[in-house]
Amino acid sequence: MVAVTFPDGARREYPANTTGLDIAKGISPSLAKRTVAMALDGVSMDLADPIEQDAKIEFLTRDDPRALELIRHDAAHVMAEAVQALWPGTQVTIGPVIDNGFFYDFHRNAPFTPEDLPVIEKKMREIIAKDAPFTKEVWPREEAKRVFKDKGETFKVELVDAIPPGQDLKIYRQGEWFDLCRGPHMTSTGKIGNAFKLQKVAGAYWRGDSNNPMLTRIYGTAFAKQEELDLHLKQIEEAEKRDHRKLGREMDLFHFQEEGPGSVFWHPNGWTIFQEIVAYMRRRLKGDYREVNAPQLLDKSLWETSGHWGWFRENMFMAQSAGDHTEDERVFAIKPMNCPGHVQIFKHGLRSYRELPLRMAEFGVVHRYEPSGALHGLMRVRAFTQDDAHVFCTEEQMADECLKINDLILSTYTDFGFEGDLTVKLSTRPEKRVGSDEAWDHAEGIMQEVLQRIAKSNNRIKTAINPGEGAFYGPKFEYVLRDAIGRDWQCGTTQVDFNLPERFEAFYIAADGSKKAPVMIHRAICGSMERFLGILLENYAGHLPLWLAPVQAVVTTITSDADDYAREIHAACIRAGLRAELDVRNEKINYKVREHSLAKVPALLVAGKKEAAERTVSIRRLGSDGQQVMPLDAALAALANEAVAPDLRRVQNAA
RNA sequence: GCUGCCGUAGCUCAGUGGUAGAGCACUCCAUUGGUAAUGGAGAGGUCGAAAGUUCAAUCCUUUCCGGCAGCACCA
Repeated sequence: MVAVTFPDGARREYPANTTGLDIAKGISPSLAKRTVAMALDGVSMDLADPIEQDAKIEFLTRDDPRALELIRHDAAHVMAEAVQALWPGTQVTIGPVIDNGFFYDFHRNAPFTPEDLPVIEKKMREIIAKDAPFTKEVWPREEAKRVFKDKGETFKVELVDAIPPGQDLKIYRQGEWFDLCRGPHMTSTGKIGNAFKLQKVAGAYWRGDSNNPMLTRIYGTAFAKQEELDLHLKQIEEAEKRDHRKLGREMDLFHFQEEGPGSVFWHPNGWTIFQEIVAYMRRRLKGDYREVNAPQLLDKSLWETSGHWGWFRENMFMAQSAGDHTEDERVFAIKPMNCPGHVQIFKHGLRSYRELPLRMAEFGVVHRYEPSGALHGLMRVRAFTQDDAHVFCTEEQMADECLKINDLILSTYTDFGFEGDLTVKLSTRPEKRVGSDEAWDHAEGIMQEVLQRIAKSNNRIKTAINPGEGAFYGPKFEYVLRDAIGRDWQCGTTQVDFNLPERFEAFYIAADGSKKAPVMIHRAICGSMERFLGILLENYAGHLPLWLAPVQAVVTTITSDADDYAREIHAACIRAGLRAELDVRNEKINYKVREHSLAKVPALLVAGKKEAAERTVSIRRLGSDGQQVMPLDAALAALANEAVAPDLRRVQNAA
């Protein structure tokens, strides 16, 4: 006998191997009918699974949040059946549930096209309508291999081989069709419902390895209810609307063109935002950091010493004299990182322990040859500006420096309006690395301790470990912020480096007169300024806070009678330190409002005859329909106050 | 880099084996209007590049360049 505890706390005994379905039926046929799966002690299972030991049971309906995964997984199976029915000879591989849906990878000579998707969807609806039960069988390993081999499913044979010995090989059937799968599944295909959609086709490497053949992947999503699916599709649309590449065009911020793949042409508006961010960072560095600038082009030998030529070469640009008749054959690399340059500055002259920690910052432009397929607007470029810094310190100072950096990173994100969850991930030693295991043990140990202190210091912070994701020269923290629509972005990083100073034989004179290698901490807050700007744009959907907006106000007129007054307002805006433009074009006010609204100008200062007579201004704020008439002086004072950067406001408030 | 799709005016996109079209933007003219598109006229393109097939290529083929989605990568 097994004892089963129900959600209401009731406990009943059943003969061993009674199934969940038996129990549900025993309670009521309607319960059995609407139950799609069960959870035993919180673990989702097939409803038809026998209950082998005492457990808490829950019957999952379609509406249970835990059933969503099952709906999607079942949909993936049905999609695979549909595809094989439509295109016999297509091999199936794997089809897992992912964050917002599911996919299934197929092997087929001709890839799928988007036009195939509605056809597959139609077939899926037919299969779902048949409502065939999902049934599970456990097959002997050899039989499974033979069956799949006979069917020509060579990828499945590989999957069977990959299942650790001793584990059951489960086969799920739905009508005629079956698939190797670890389950669980719902009771029948009809439970999937019709709130699903196939979204896109894409290539994907077999087992995620770029050495393997490429399969065709079909992505889809499914929900319990049509309204949920509609909402989800709507959200995707919304996210597309705030695509920074689109906003960049609309707001006239930047552009890309063929001759400079992955390199940004910054327009005046975009560069204004960029410089505003840099100015903010500079203010935050004041007092602690010294800003430097290291060469863009350095001899290859320096990169050999640093290890980049060995480890990073694929991502580096090389440069030589372009002259036809030059005898100078020297090979230079365009810097992909600032650190070797900073070590040279550290090394110039004798350093004393008294100078440590020595914090060296640079808004350095680095170039990296990123794979063409990785390029993506401002988010992934080949030339970008890092808000980079290197802290040279003693080992004893290291933990404190990491914490100090942590404070700077957190407050910076808050100032830029990222107030949601933050994750700090510790990335540990990668396979390709320099330095001894002892050095790595040591560095990771310290980082681990710091991570715990960071976690305790602030309840916004979640922590995680990324095994094997560290830099080739040392472990690192990665700071991941969450934007307004819930997407995570890795921006800041703190990396501990015991290697580079040693490679360059950098040292300082310690208190006892001996030479010691400093510890080097690499640190970035925004990471890439270009990317950070892109993230900001998407976070705010282009509606930047006033202090970041490239054009903070446009002064415009109802009729040309007010032109002179508008000029006066504009001049007053400039005096008040606002980035303001004047628009006295002979256009209707509707037209001008529309145009500046589309350009995401935060404040529109409108002057007509009435305003000119009363020395007021009609203010229309981006995103609101109405307007407010205010005395000019008061309006400008309010705007100027709003435009104060958050860090400067802190200073003001403290005074 | 890989797979698929795409590349026509500044932007968004039609279109055809016989060297091109719309809307918006731009220029000019008229219009002086109260908060998301005033009307008219004009100008604007080696149809991504090169080679090939063809009497003829923007259209078909190949290669290259660039973009998009996903995968891989993000040291």
